[in-house]
Amino acid sequence: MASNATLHASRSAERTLDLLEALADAGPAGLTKLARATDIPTSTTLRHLRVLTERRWVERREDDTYVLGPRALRLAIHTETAATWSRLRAQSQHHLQHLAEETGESAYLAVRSGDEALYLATAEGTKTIRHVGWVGRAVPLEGTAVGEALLENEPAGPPHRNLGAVEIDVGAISAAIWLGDRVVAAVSLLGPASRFEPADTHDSEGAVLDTARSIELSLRDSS
Amino acid sequence: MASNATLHASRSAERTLDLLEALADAGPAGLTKLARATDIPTSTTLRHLRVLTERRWVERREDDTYVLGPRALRLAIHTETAATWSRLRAQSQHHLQHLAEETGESAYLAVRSGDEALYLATAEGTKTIRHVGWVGRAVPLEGTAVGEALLENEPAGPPHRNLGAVEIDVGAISAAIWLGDRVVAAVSLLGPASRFEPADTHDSEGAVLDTARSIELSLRDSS
DNA sequence: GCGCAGATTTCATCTGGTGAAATAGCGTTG
DNA sequence: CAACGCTATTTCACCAGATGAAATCTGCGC
Repeated sequence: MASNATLHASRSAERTLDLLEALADAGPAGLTKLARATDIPTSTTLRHLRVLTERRWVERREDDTYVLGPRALRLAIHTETAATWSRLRAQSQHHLQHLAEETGESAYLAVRSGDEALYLATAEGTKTIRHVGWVGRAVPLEGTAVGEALLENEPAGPPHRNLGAVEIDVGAISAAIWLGDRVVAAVSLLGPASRFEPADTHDSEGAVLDTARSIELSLRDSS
Repeated sequence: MASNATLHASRSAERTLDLLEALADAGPAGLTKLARATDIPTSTTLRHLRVLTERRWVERREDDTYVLGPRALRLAIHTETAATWSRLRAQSQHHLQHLAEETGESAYLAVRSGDEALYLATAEGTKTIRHVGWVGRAVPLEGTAVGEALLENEPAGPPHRNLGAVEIDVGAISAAIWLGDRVVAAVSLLGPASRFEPADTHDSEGAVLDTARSIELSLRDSS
């Protein structure tokens, strides 16, 4: 965003997209925060947010923060991947729920999208300090636990672990979901790094693997 | 879209949104078709689509048609889980699933948003001819089955029905979900009008009511 | 009261979006 | 194979419309 060599094809349009992306990646935020995040003057930011609000792409809450609105929901149709993804999400939801309840940490489902891992669904953990809000967010494949899981080329390996790869203080345990001879998705357990020290996570690792196996079975049955 | 008296706050930005909306509502399309649909000159349309493509909000296929791309889906997915309604959605999802399986028709959850009813979540029916794609869509409260359900002021009434109110050929059965003394949402069963004649839908009406009751219980327990 | 941190309005400036027209490519028809 | 129709693409002179610095307003804490 900062310095772009690419010639501007359409400034206001790009900035509008910047704002939507900022909201999707960083969650709800107020005017100035958004302005800073996107590097757009506040007055201009306000004008754009007004348009987005009017069209219901974002909503303005009581406390003057902006959230993505109903119109953004409609983007989830008319794509081949959309259908596949929603099937995946539906099938895995309650396995994630189970994993979250068992471990207390937030459980995610991720798929590969280009050269990134994209978090598709979640069941939030039960502890008061827990991981939230990464659904719809993409992280690199290299150097992350999810990434390693998605890039696996042998089934039945151990789970993948990582501490502080994407964001300092975030720990992860991840396992691949195989269907036929390909990895179709990955389960990922996320929480504060302090609770993900190797010594403490033996049970969780088993639970993550079990969840991956269960989802594999669900998928196999339904296709 | 055609003639709008509302003062333009940002032409190119709005047109970019127009294009995304057109793609979301009408599915993949080529340059000229999109240009016509949005009432934008083709050269301008092309320029905008280039920006969107570069940013992976849309993708250009082999045959020169454009589809919504991964970035757009990410936004939708994020919105689905992060929005204000996430608890409601999570709680109702599997009741909707059940209703869809029992009746074969698509089951929706809707909430009131201003003076409209907004479809939030769905479980698709099992028949080949079924209702799809209304998640994120808003319909008027007046004269629709969902609308009547959301405007109810006495619990425990019969379900609401309608044929062809929003779109010709779409039939609906809808029941309110009460929490405390307020209607918080509504279940809506949608399908082809031909399958929604009063004579044939006795069972479905019961199923819709039951689903509404079940969701009420889930919500009550978890709050 | 004062100061601070946001949100909002204003408006002179000029950039960056606009779109008609011309060009190129492609399949089809006589 | 020339002529036609349809779609994608490029160009460029023009000026509507976006821009953002500065001023103002609003609410909150002290």
